[in-house]
Amino acid sequence: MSMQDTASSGVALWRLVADGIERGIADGRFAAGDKLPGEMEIAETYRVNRHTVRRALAALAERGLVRAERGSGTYVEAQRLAYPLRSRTRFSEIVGADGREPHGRLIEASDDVATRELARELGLKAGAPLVRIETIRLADRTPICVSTTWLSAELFPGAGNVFAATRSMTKLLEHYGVRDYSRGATRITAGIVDATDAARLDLPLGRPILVVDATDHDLAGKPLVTKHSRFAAERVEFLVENG
Amino acid sequence: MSMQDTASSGVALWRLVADGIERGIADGRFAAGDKLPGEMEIAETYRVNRHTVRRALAALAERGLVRAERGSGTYVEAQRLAYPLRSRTRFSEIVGADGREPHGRLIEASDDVATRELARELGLKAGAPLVRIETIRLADRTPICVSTTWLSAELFPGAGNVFAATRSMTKLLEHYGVRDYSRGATRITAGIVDATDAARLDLPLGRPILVVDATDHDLAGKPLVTKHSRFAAERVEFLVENG
DNA sequence: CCAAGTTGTCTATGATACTAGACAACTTGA
DNA sequence: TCAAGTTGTCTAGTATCATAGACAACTTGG
Repeated sequence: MSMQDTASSGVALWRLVADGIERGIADGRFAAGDKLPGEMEIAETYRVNRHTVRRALAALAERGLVRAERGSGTYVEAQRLAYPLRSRTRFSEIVGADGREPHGRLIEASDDVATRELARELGLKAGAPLVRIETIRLADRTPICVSTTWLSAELFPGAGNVFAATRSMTKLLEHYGVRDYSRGATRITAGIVDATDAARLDLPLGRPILVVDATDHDLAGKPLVTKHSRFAAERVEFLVENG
Repeated sequence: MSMQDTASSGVALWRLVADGIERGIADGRFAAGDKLPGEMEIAETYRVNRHTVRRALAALAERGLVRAERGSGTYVEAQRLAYPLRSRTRFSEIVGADGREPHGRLIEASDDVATRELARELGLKAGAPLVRIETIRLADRTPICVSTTWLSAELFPGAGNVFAATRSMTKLLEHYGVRDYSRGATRITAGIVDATDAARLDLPLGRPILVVDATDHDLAGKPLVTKHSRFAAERVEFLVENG
């Protein structure tokens, strides 16, 4: 045995232990401020060497989820942002409601051409010129999500510059005469963060992300913009209210 | 360097490559039936040894996502189950609409007591007696999700046995005189599968899961049952339609 | 048939993960 | 003060990960 879990999943043992503890923090088994079990006890419950536990705790400590106190124990400090999935809720409102300060930043804006997928979402032809806008959103100083937004370059000429100036998708659309719009079907799935997003989200490689795809339409149902967002799963919790 | 990514995330290199390719399959860069780039080419794009790529492909092949053909290439075969998040859609309908055959199984039913969290969800007092029902759902023979369901043992005496007999939560509630009910707010987040769920979902350790928490209420708004479900992220895609 | 390109299999080597044991440094409570 | 329990830091040894190179087996297109 020694290294790796029995199935050899490609995930280091210490990582599994770290994930297990993090899960415990996320679902409330260990509340903020709580003292974790001793390293020896954790080692026994996971059937693992104490050094492996220490490595797991070190990883969690580096991310600020726990804090070790010599001679005393290891303590929890963490919590997730509640993120309602509604048609007209703004990121800034959600973060503000959590008592934290929202920030947004433009990473990059560039020209692009529509793939078959994008063309279908936006009601265009494959190969149609698009503007691609890459943004990141933060709560206090913690990155929450990165988004890639596509718009038709013909319907919204110079959209990249307008967004850079206004820093708001709503204002950008207003600039082109779109008064009101609503969100269509939203698709949610999960995956593992890639290297680029990991760097932007300040997330270690291999962490889970929530992937959200959505297209906004005007009141006549015509597609305006389509978005592909990646959320740091450990920092948010989506709330869906359906009726 | 040699092993591990620069940040040493606890995830093996071959696993990162495998995830990268899987991501490509999931988001449509590689469609079902497509031929993947050659092992050498993949090795170059990921800056990795060909043997590492081979290991990644072997892992994907074992999960049935790709199929290698000697002398020719490696080909894709995969797709996700589209899973609408609505108030009254049954799992069996969703799976049936996908042209696959739904199955459900009772893993375990046992007595439990309410934690503070569960009590709050169900409108009970902490320590109140509960029935805990553990179930698994499959499409064809592929496990899609495992769910833990809690009900008040006082409001629904013998619920475990009733469920074992009916195999349906709707029928169980009918048995106790509940004619209609609706789903309240649904909370979605993501995480990494633990050992127990991994075995049940036939999923390698370290894979991402979608975690869904929801409470069903009767028409008067009184909480009936609360559920904690874990979906194999690579096998589903949630669809949220909000308006 | 042949050449180019593909996957399959072997050997070998260095770096890293995990285990194991021992002891130091520190905190807490009796 | 002292004992028990905690985290911090060493030393090793074994298994696995990752790289490197070479060649076999097979498919495809000219």
